[in-house]
Amino acid sequence: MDISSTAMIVQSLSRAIVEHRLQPGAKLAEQKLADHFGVSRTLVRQAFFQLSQNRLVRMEPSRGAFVAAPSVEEAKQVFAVRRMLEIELTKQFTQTATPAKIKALRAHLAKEHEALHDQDAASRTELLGDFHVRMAELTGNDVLAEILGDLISRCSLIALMYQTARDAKCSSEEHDRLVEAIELKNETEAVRLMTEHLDNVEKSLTFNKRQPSADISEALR
Amino acid sequence: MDISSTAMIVQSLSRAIVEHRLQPGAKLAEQKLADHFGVSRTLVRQAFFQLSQNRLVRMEPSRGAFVAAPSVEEAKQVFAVRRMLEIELTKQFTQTATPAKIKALRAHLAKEHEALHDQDAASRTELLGDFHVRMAELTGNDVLAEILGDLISRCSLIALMYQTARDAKCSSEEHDRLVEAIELKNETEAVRLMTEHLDNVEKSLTFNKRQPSADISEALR
DNA sequence: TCATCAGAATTTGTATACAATTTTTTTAAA
DNA sequence: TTTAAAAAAATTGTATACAAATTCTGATGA
Repeated sequence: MDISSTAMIVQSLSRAIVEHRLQPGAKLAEQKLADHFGVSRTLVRQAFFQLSQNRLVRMEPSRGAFVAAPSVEEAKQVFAVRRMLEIELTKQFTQTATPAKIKALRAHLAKEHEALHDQDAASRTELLGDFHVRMAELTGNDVLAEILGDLISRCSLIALMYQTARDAKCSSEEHDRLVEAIELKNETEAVRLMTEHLDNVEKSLTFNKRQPSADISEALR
Repeated sequence: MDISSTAMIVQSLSRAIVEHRLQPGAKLAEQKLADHFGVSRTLVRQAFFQLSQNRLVRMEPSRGAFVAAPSVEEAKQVFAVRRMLEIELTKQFTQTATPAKIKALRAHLAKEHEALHDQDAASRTELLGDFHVRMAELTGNDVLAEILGDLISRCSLIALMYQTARDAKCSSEEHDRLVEAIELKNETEAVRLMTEHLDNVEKSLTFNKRQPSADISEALR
């Protein structure tokens, strides 16, 4: 996999932002990041322009780039869009689910269960989000999967801190129940579960902040 | 409105692509564009990175940037996502429509009708897309409006040529009928009309290609 | 103590320089 | 003529240079 320098920086910053190693609102100084990645500011800047399009980074003219700090209002809107997409996605997935697709989803669930044991909160959060993207991919709509992935990143940014281990356990169990309903082709129940799940995810956000690292280099590892 | 150089280039290229003055798949040479805009390649490059995130431009390593050329499959997926969002949008708009909001939509329709008379195909197409974005804005969900705007741009790129004047007339009339159903709070009918409208828009694409200008400077005016 | 301003230091925005890669042209052979 | 290889030209990817703007610092005066 030949990944360009800029793409590598985009990915690294995305993860750091989504995993809250970089605080919402934090200044992203070009030279510091360039030094950290061992490249020139040119590439860091290009990454900023890409990330600003995802709304993970906000650029202020002459003042530089900052980790986005979405308002509560924006968060609600992001969730409203997720609901529109995912309720319909749940319906379609339930209607078109084959044993192979369900098996693929279950394989994902197994990974989730495993991640609940280790204490790596970052990979936990990532897997929980990936479940939703995976569903979209399995319906065969990559455009939907991509848009959903962006929205989920924004949701993670919105959460002020990693989900707690307990939240993660709940989320994962909700995924389990959803897949069961899908397997039984119970569309009504599947939609109900997905709606409830999104409600719970939304509720679990906006709470419990912890102090992220102030030092950028440390945050990026 | 203080718009940065890069943002200006992004906007200019977006319009040229969406309005088909630049052919899908066309090479976007950095120096040529830099000369055209009277800036250095640096800014053009930054614009490319932003546009590649919108899927309006595709970048190939070491080979440069090209106007995106979405496959039929991708086109279908974009429309599938639009349906998911817009059917729900129609429901919500119908339920929450106030006289003021309906008036705002009607004001937009008036602009559409006017544009049908002049022969400026570009502004016609733009207005027809804006109707959908306007609906989203009026429900108060800017995130939705923004995502929908991107999807509609991609749809326009997908169309091989401007809509014909007749297609535009049909679209506009469909908008008219939709607003009438909304005004009567007839949600079922509104959803039916929106679904049908999107079907028609999708069908009207992929037809009648005409030859866009080969010269980039001319295409950008 | 606090506010304000001038100057220094830092940081951003843009252009330019240069190496690496790709594309085109030329040349040579079958 | 067509194909292949080599050389030349053009283009991309990255770093650096420099002007313009912002932020920081410390002195001055209320």
